[in-house]
Amino acid sequence: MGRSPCCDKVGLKKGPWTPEEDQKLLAYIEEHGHGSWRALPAKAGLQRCGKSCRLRWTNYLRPDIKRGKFCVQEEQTIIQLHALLGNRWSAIATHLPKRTDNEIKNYWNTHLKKRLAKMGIDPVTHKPKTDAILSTDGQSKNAANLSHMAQWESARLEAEARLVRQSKLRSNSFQNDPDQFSLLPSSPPPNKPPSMVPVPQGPPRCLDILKAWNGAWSNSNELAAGTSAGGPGAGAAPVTGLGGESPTSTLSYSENAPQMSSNGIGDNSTTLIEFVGGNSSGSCEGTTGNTKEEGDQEDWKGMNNSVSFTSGLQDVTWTSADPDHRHHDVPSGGGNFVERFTDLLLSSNSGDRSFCEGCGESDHNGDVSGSGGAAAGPGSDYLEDNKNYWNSILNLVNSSPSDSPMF
DNA sequence: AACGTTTGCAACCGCCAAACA
DNA sequence: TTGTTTGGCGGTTGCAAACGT
Repeated sequence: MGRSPCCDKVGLKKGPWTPEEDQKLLAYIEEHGHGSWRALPAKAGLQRCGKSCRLRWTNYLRPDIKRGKFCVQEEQTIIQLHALLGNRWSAIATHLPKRTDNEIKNYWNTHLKKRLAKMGIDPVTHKPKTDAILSTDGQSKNAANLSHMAQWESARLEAEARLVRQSKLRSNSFQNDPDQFSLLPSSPPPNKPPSMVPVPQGPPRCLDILKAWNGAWSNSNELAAGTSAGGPGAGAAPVTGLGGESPTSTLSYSENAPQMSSNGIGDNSTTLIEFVGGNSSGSCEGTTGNTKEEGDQEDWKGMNNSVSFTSGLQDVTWTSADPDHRHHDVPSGGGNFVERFTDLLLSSNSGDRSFCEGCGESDHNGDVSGSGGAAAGPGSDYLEDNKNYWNSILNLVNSSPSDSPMF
């Protein structure tokens, strides 16, 4: 049966909190911890339901909350993480420790989503919405788009693997260091990791992009010898066999590629995602079928990723393999990634930017206004910007340290 | 100045999954 | 094993402030 509403009792107050209520809640939690939220209101003398108290505490009263405008760097992080994780605000919030998921969600909905849309980027998929005007060849367009999706999917899977691993790691560290909870006397027990979407265990997932790829081509082409290519990949859609059928580009995963999200990172191996125009081949092998689990988190530190992208329209290889630049808050990468991304981000927006006291970022607005943004530029600019956009997302993954709260 | 519209944000709602009895 | 409780999450709403006409 379904549960009864938590606020079914009559007489419970709803709506905005008064300063007096805030004071009561704050005083009670500081003294006793929140304990059972359901029981808290009565003990604290509040005519509120426990759920309302919890929300008020976590979203507003908690002492470790940073309020005010988001700085550019925070915006970047949100966008990048959203590209990787979607609307998993709590997971995103773990990467912005002083921001609440609710605040991030609001900021996304009111600011960032619109800004991306302005840039011609679908805020849901983080894919360009204006491909149609850039290519007269629909298949070419699709291939390029799928290439982006492949990068995205790879990065996302990697991030999720890290996410789970880190949550477990944190769980262990919390057990060893319960003082971390001193602010919240009765916070969730140390052995309770942050709530995160679990990454499926067992056979690694096949890249969704490969399924999409299959779907895109299976209508017109008979897939040859593809049914067994997935190996232990749990129903992985085979890609092998597409060879030569794509007019412009292909997915070509080295055997290391699937390991990026599942195995084999630890030996400083280079993970390679390669998109080679002209010939289609690919695999979605699950390799050993082992999802990386706890105990090998150190593996990520030595990860050395190289992403090659080659298509009919683009031919570039970029690498983010500098382990010395894996700072917690500052995504790094080849060249001045932050500036490039920021320029890209801001070029479509003339809105207010804020100085970030926390990270010391000055206003990045510069003189980029009026450029019309990435989507408005000529095709080559558009592609370059789009490439940078995805590059930045990949860099975020690559640059996030293993001790990041996110990864 | 008055009115209508848009924006930003706090709070609520319903669902889900883990914990518990 | 099953049903219930609880906490957490993401989506949505309501309202006040800001803005435009």
